[in-house]
Amino acid sequence: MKSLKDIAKALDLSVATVSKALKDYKDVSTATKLRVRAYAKEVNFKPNLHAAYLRSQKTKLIGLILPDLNHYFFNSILASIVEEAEQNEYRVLVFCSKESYENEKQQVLDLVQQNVDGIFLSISKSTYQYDHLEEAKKQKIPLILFDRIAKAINSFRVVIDDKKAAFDATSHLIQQGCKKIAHFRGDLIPQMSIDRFFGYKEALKFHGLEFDENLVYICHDNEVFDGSKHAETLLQKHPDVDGLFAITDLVAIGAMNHFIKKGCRIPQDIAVIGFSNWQIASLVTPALSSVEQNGYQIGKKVMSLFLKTQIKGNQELPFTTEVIPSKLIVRASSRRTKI
Amino acid sequence: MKSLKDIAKALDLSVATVSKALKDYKDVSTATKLRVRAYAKEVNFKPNLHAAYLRSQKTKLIGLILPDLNHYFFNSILASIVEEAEQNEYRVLVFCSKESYENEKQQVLDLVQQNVDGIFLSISKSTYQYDHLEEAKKQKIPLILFDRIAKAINSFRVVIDDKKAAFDATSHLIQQGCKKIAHFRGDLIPQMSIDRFFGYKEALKFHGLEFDENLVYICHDNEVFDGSKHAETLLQKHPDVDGLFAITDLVAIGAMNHFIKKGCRIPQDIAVIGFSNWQIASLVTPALSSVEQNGYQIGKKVMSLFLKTQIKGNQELPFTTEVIPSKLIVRASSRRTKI
DNA sequence: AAACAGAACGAAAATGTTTTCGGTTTGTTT
DNA sequence: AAACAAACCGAAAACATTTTCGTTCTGTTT
Repeated sequence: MKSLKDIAKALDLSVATVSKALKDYKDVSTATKLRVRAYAKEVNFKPNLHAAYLRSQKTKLIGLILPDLNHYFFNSILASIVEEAEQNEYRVLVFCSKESYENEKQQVLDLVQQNVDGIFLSISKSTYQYDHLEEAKKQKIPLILFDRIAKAINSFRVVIDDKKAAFDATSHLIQQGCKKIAHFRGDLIPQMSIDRFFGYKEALKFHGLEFDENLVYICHDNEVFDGSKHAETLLQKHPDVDGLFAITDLVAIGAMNHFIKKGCRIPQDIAVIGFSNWQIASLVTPALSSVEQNGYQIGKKVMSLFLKTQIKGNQELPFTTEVIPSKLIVRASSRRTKI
Repeated sequence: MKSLKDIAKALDLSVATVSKALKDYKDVSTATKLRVRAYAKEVNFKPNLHAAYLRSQKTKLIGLILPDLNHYFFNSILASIVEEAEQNEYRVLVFCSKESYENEKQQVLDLVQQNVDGIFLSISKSTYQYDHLEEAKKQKIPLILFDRIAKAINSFRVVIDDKKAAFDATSHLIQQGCKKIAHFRGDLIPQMSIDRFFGYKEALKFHGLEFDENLVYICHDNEVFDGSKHAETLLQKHPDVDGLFAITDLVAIGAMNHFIKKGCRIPQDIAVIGFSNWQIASLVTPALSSVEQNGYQIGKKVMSLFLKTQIKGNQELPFTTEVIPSKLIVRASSRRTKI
């Protein structure tokens, strides 16, 4: 654990000169620069970040807050951010709000207090106010929201176009010949849940099908049992349903399991499509059609946006909203042989 | 971004007194303690970790290095460590070695240089030497290895008993009536791969079945296609195989897919069991039997071990190896009706 | 009244780095 | 030879905190 002082002593130089030699200041002779660098390499010197921060106010730390860490989509975002950060010599502090506003608030305030260079956040389901985000903005810490954004907060945003993706998914079912399409939607609050619902409605309208609110069911956890539970009710009340657009792959799988148990053929009797294209989608039987949400690309975009805020110095960057394209992945659960 | 100085100025006290009031020193009057704490709470003061470290040499940071971030098991460990850390006022720096020794080495050395209070590591598949770990030990940074440990390195360890778990899984197949059980094993290097292989062999021996190395196939990535690829060869060469113990759930699923395609009935013709009990195991058809590896418990144990090293002060704690029990989860892929 | 004890607080050093500013040396120009 | 510029280096302050060691009071004991 060598310090600049140690190097200075060993080479009979001042701490200042050593520091400047390593940072390639021009008021240090080439000779001493070489001498210093050689020695620094020899003892594997790396500057102490904590001390450096104190002086430069740059922590080289990024705070990442995710709502859930047992979640394929968020994990892929995490993976890409960690990877990108490392390549740019940033380090990532990871937090999990566990879908709780209180946790999220504490974590944001904590990160602000720790002077991280940037905060990357996907807001929790239960976040209904944004004072903590205002605080981060007040402290001039770049705030980048992704996927679960807050429309009321002006910040950098990286999202997918949930409405369009839902529109495409529903349209696909219609093109496969579905006439009576149910939707298992998400909870009322999160924006993506609303957007996907609207995309579903618009697709029906666009293709001249009537919207029937009795075909819409609300999932509270977006888990497998939500799907199977609603599938049961749906089949009882509307045995002639022939298509389902579910808010997540897990919900879709839960529903498929119930349909199959009841003897429905997928996709001939009911065509099903999910959302997110988890790894699992390609492994269930029948393979589940889904909308790909590319977490890897989202993470990359978040990071590149952040890096832009860093190089520009004080010159404030205008907020932007980046839309990552999503893609329909058609598999057996919705691919009907020619109608 | 309040500092001690700000509080001191506001309350007309010295920085020293404020610091001591917050840390409950006994040479501060109760009155001022209350005054300071009330104000600190009001402005949401939290000490700057970087500055605090400089003086106390405690960073309150934990470095966590995982081989893979798109992996259900490691993600559950990550989730529990992040959660436990937060409860104990530690923060987690997350790195991903991507199964590369070079990455892992750089990351460990980096963490050492950053003076993290502890390093939690599951070593990469390609790690064949341990000089970086020795370095961490030399710097007296507690090193806790989990799941993928290095037998050559003396350190704290948290593992599951892979050999016993594999023994149990194989025994279960035998009890279900399997006579000719194949094993799709992992790569040659990682310890867990070896341990599971040995568990398989011992179970055969214990139950009086002959070990046949022609029934063992090596997977290099432990992914779905490993399973389907080997399943194809296996069926061609040994059409009378009636059981398979696969090193991971994904490998097992890949194999099942191929078996089903070829018209084999599972579990009647071939009983299959995987390893790790990913979420996916319960959702495929037929549902996959597996060995539960409780990542959540592993993470908790890692953290509690670490906390012990922190409270004891300088008094060196003896290295221990904690074994987390694993559990057999029997599902349709191996549950045969009475033989 | 002198001496002392104890309570409450502050000054200051230390941690490792960055960066400004000033100083010394060397060489170049009038 | 005087003046000046350029090249090179170091002193020191600053960042926020912790902790040791004094200092100043009050009140109590001889």
